[in-house]
Amino acid sequence: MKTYSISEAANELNLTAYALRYYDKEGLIPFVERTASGTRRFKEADLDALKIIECIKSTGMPIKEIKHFIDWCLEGDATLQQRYEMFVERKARVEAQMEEMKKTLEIIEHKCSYYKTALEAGTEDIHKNPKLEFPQY
Amino acid sequence: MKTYSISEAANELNLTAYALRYYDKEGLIPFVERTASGTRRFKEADLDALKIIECIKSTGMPIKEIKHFIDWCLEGDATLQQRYEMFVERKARVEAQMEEMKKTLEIIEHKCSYYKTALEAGTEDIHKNPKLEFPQY
DNA sequence: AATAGACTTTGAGTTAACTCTAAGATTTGA
DNA sequence: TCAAATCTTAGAGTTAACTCAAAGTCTATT
Repeated sequence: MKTYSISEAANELNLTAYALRYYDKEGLIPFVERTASGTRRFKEADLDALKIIECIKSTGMPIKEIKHFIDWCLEGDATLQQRYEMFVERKARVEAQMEEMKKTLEIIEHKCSYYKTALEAGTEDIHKNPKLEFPQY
Repeated sequence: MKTYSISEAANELNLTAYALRYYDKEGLIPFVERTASGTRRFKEADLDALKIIECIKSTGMPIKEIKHFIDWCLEGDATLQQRYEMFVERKARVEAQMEEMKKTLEIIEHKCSYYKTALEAGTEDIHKNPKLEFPQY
């Protein structure tokens, strides 16, 4: 069965070896096994688990909270409810973030056309409302 | 013309007065005027500018880079090109983030149904592949 | 068998973005 | 008018998530 050294694993996951050791220190990857002399050996399943961790992290969950999830996983079926609720909550969070991002995109697009027009005119003045004494950026 | 004290402005923007002072220290809001004795008075236009700053910030741009944009604004029409390019770049960034978020959402949704099924069965074992010796979380 | 390179841990350093404290000045409301 | 609340600055403290350095051990290749 193929395994990966810490820097190979880091490479696969687009992380650094430092970051993986930090995750280990924080208790995110208790499942990663070691050789007799203490070197970490990452299995494919470990990389898959780390991909899930990265996914959860990208939703904005801090590492300390992700650790709770890992602890639940280690506790087994007794924590299925908590884990389910966590993902339901993450889903809501991501959906809200996407809504926010849509609004952000609209504003940014508006600014793109604002500056495109200004650039064509050679001056921002064409957008200036004489009633406003200050540029709106 | 209505103006706002720092804590009123903070309230309007869902920020803290500390954060606004920090923004000021970092040069993000050079346009905010002061009373003769030095108290900041925020105008409506200032709040609008801060909303744009928050919008740019939400795209992941660090405050030091946002300051460059503010500096360009102060320089006037000579920097229209840079500002245009910045927003075009921000647009691409947000679009990429939305794509990433879609993938994240799919994984999270998959986990939701994974745990829903497990919860109904009372055990995670129904998802276990006997070939895998480790849970995939 | 030797040596280069990768691994280990511990603990310190970094960075961003606030957040707060202290001490003092100003503003507001009874 | 006077106390309470709010404002000011300077600078220190906080937190998250790494990131690195040092000193030593292990592994892989000649």
